[in-house]
Amino acid sequence: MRYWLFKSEPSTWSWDDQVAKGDAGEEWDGVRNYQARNFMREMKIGDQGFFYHSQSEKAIVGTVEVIAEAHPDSKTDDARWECVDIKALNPVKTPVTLDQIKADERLSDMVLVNNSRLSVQPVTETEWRIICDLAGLPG
DNA sequence: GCCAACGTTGGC
DNA sequence: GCCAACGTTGGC
Repeated sequence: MRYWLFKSEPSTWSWDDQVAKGDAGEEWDGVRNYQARNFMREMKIGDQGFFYHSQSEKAIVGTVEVIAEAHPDSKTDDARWECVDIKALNPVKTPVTLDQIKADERLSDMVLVNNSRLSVQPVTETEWRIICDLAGLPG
């Protein structure tokens, strides 16, 4: 199993929106970037990810699980763009902020730190465990 | 609200 | 196939 990070502007699609979809989950649509799309193509059902709020909040606020592998993005006719479906798994006890992540040298190689614009990113197992710990999650 | 960074587009 | 122009993202 692999780990990922999904970034969203809370004003567009927030953690609460994701939670409201329950176990049915929702397409992670709207990705128009090849790198991000390619990562989604690598995802398998059961992979887990962090849900990150960009913009005003800049913090990891929950975890999600991949429930459908890459398929065409229903929001566009452009066959290039695909997406996976994800469902909310656990809310964090404590949001893990970008500042915290930047301040932790164990996390200095995270894509979030080094390529902040990439909206879908891989997370290593080590990073996953560290952040789960910071977030108060069993991980 | 600004601006830097970056990715995509389109003209050549 | 290159590269300038442009648009978007996201941190500050």
